[in-house]
Amino acid sequence: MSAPIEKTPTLDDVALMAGVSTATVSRFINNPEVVAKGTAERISSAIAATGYIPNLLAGGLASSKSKMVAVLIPYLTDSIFNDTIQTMVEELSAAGTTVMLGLTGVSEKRTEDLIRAALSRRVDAIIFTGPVTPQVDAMVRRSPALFIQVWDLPEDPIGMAVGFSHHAAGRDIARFLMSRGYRRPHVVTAEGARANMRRAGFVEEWQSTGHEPPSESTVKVPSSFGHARRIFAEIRRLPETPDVVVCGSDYLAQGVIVEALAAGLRVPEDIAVVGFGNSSIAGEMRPTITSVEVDGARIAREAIAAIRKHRPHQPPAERWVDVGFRLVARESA
Amino acid sequence: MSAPIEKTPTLDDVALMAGVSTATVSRFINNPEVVAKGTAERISSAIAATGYIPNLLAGGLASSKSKMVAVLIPYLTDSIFNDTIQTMVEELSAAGTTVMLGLTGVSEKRTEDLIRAALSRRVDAIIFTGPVTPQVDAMVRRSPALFIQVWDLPEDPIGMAVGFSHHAAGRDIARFLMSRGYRRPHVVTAEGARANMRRAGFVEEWQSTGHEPPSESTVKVPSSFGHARRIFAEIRRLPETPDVVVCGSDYLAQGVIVEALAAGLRVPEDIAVVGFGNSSIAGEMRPTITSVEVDGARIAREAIAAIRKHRPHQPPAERWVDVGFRLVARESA
DNA sequence: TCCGCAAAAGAGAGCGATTGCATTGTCGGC
DNA sequence: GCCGACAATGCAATCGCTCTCTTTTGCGGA
Repeated sequence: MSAPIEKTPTLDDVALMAGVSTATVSRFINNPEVVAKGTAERISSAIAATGYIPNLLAGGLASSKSKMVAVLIPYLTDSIFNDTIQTMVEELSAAGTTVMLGLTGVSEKRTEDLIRAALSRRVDAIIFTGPVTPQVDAMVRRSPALFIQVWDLPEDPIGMAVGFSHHAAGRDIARFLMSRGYRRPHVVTAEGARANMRRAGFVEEWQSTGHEPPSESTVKVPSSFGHARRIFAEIRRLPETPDVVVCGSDYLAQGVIVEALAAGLRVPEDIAVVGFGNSSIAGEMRPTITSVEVDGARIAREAIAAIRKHRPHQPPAERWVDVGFRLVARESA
Repeated sequence: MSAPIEKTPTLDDVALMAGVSTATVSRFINNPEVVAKGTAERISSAIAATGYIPNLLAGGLASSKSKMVAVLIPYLTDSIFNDTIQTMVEELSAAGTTVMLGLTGVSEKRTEDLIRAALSRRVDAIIFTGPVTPQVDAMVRRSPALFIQVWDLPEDPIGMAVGFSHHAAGRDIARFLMSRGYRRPHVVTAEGARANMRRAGFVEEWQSTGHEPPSESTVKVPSSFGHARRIFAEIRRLPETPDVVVCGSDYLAQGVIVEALAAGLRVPEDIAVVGFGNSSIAGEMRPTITSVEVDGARIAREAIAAIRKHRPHQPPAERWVDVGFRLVARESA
């Protein structure tokens, strides 16, 4: 004699027990103030008694809003998007919106599959970081969901963009290093459009002032701690040792510092290091890491605000939100 | 004259265009081999022509399986669960299952809200790390979803557990340090049940062999790099400086090493350090970090395998999967 | 030529909510 | 005492699919 499988209670069960119609229960759940006080209490105790949990699949189908947003990033570990994701998930969950997480890696196929999956779930918005393929473009344009590209400001965003100019960031790093008198930078660039824009900004500015072009290395994304050994080895093999290393993330910068110190060099005296992202470690490392602060949490909040305002199939109120960036000079450069 | 809002195509549209019934299209999508070759082709081009994207809200409602699993962890940054999440998201997405991410922090309320949200979406499974409150217990038991507690092996899991014995891990660390001749360990413990079990395992073993109890510090979760300064300062203030610091994560261990080196100490000669989790940085730090390897990816895969086998409302085939752990001796201790 | 069977396709009843519209109840003003 | 206004609630169609049960089709064997 096994216990009978008790089916999960539905709106009907609650309505029956409270002696009202399902419509009223539905109203109570979505808009409590429109039902009379006494009714509200009966419903609310019926919900407690039955242990009712609304079925958002059904609700979403009927109302054609899913209260769900997709967040698509390349990686989770050593990712400069971490603050953005953390804030995003926290604030959305608090507001009753579910976050669907997708990791695109660097694969276009995976990206497309994830977008399709998101659209299948009829998400209210898609937060995206990465290159937009024509297929993605096509799928996204016909959907009512708001498409938000973050951490970048493309010229012609599909929906809206919340980010900053990577080109300008690269340029400002170059200016900063010049102002500090550095002469031979080494630039480490990860694959990917954003990293390349920073690189371009840096190199253009650097050369425009008559300097020799910097030496360069590349790494696979993400720019993580683990790449530091190889990068540092490459640097040491250079005919002329650079006096500053420009990294694509604070994690990589941290790694380079560790390697330099282990090799007996002083940072920044013998070799300086610049990071990117102003991750929590930047201010805690010894030496503390000079970095470019990007307000990842604000990116998240701006995106969320836009989602709140958004009406299906409508273009967003503003197409670009520039959150800027700020160079934080610390000990490492 | 604004363009008319084209409503997104439905199964009916596809069926009409392909000249078949919606049932057949549905079959084609979920089980392509049961429809005749020619029909399949007509349907498939109708799908392409209309740009049809299935509505999983409707599908899930009808079939009462959502193809969605919830993953609930405390934090994203410096988290020892990162490998588990990464693997989980990658493999599930590849199999067409969506991952809903929730960050519980250390708040019971948030945890409960997230569980409720997950159940609202009728997820097929919930991957959970953290303490189970009575409320959570009650909600989860009545639901058809599989509840999987990971990174731990509770005595009486609600659904199933995939993890290892933290008590044994603490014990083994103690044995290892004794075998290496260390005499005065300092233990840094984070809040939380798992960290405390490791601590207990360590302290019991340590004292059972006649040693003095170790000195201790505590940190807020997560055990991150940023806590290192304070911890190291505390250590230096101790009447007797410890000869080894036992940390709750590799990130914290890394931080302690950085602090020690900055203070002019040698690691491990003057002070040794042990981490936990064998994160990617452990093998890359200078010195490399002695740590406890836990196969986070395997935890993910075991959990996924269980989800595949699971039938709603049925108890899981096995209640515990012990993935074990392995102490990896490196340079730092 | 006809029958039996398996394979393929269709019909239609749900799944559990939301929501526009209709109905009922209450109350104040005249 | 009646009417209009408004608040509270109910009715029932609808959302887009799945899936069981039937019906149709195609084909080989007698």
